[in-house]
Amino acid sequence: MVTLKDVAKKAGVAVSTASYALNNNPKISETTRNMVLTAANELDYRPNGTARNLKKQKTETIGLFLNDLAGPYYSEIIRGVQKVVSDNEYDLVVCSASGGTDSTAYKFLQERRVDGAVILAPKITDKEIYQVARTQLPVVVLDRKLESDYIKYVLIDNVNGSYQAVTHLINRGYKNIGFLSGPEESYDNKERYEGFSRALNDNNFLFDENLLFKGDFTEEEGYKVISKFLKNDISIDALFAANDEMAIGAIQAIKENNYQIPNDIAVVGFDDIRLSSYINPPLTTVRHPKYEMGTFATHMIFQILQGAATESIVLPTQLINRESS
Amino acid sequence: MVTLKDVAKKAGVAVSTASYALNNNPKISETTRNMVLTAANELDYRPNGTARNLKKQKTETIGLFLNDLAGPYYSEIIRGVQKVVSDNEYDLVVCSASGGTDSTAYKFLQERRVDGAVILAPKITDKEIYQVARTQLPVVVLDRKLESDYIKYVLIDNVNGSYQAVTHLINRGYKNIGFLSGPEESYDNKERYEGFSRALNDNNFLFDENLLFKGDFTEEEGYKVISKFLKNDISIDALFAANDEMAIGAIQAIKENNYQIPNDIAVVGFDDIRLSSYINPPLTTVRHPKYEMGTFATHMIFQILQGAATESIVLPTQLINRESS
DNA sequence: TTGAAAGCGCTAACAG
DNA sequence: CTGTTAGCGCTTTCAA
Repeated sequence: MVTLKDVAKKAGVAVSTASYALNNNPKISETTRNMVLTAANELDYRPNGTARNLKKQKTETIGLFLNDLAGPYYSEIIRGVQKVVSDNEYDLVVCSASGGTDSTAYKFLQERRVDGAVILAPKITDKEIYQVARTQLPVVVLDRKLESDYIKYVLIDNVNGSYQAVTHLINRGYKNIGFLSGPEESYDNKERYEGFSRALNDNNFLFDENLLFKGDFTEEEGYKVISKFLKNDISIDALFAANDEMAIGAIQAIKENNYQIPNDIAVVGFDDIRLSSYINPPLTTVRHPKYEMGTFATHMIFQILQGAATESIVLPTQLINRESS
Repeated sequence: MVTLKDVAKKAGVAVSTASYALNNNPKISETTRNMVLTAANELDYRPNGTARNLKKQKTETIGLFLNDLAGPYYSEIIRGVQKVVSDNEYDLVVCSASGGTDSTAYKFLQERRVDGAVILAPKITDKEIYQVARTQLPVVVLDRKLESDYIKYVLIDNVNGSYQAVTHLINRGYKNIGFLSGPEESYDNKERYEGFSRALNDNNFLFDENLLFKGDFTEEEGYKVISKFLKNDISIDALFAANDEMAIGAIQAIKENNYQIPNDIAVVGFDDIRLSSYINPPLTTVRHPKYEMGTFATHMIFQILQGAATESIVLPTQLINRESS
């Protein structure tokens, strides 16, 4: 491995001079700089990032931590984060939090391999986040309501979003509205259920516990749960799913049982993922500003990094009316 | 920041002892180890990954470099890479290559912030890859045919895949088959065009240059190009798109012009992305083993890392018959 | 079984 | 403008 020392030797200067020259420090003369540059070129010198990071005590990279790297849901958020990170001339690495305590996410957070973290990974515990933040690492969470000096959140108005969705169903005359739930621990799921309940309450509907379907945010589970239900029973005329993936699974199940959407059963989802507008029938759903979640969150990281004040925020949602309801 | 030195001082031992203790080195006595562990706990000590990496001259992380982090196309590949990386108890970071020479990708590669690289990012030049490989960093490319001691490739049989797709169209009686092309520089696109041409040739069709439509692998462009074409002309009865995204855009355009798919115009794509089976009509396309691309590529990285022999490979494709043809 | 010390590759005072 | 040098936090050889 060719190091700065080698370059310096070849150029006949001190390492410090070589370092300055390569970093375009103005105190190095044009001639010296050229000598160094030439030497570096000839040796095909590559600075060692690890060494630089250690010395400078920063990495100039922001980490984005996701439960599952492959989730299509994240696309827009990633795009938003990416944008702001590059605007600040930092680097972005995306890491997975799958694998629990010895996941890449934990390592990168604990070992300070990033200067800031955007977290959308329920697998990372609140405790861990608090601990990391105590080492003065700026963190913005997108999947829970957590706050401290170094922790801010960017959330969407889940409650209001589902409140609107359910109110919409009620206004259209649907009477027996089921709730297709995500994992019970999920913050988003809880909030969406909350909005659902409130809408029912405010309209003097009472909720039949039998119409609470337990899913896990996946299409498969949505399909399975609703298929099973429709085998015996068809006491619902509408279904509100806590996310689009499950809604899509449910639609599949409903169609296979030869019910019409939305005539027999209406379906509304949450998230407005790309697929939702392509399926048949196109899915009514609650849209939220994913890209902006990414940009806001990352902005906040840099604010904290610069010691400026920042406020956590909750972003609005919007009901997108399509043909499934 | 609390360092190993602090822990050692608190525990009343030397740094080396503290280091051994924390790394479970058996030559440290139970009692000493406990003292160190307690001290570390009380101080909430976090080892510094950067320092360790520098010392050990390795990072135990593999980098996956993509043109665009947000592309839904990559999901399965990422999953495959992830799997093998964790099986080897390494970490995975995904980086973007957008932004050219000063992208995160370039930095991470050049500065050895990863121990190996899986590349699916046409924006990274061949030259760069060769240079990086000369520093003995194992690289596996998924988007071009490059090879050397430290470079291997995992590709799919693009030529054969599109040959089959086009032959299928011909067998079904379609006569005027258009080609909706991706960017001309794209390796995949070139190969897919090659397969297209061969299939025409082998069936004694001659290709009308007017039926070559230039897209860029995006849905929007596929939509635009085909919309424009259909305004004046309808001299095609089938369209082979170099990827599914463009095929989906084309389908949109065809439907908007009130042509029937596949009766008036058949459409075949390439990739078998998730959306393809959901759209209307479901898209006939060429499937390739994305997950396996990821696992094979990553396996190869570890092979090289261990000094074992590896061979580049080309994976087979499969025609998926749906209702668009 | 433990400790002292060298050094990974780099940056940045400081001195000249 | 350039060189000397300390040291970032850690691992590991060598000596005790």
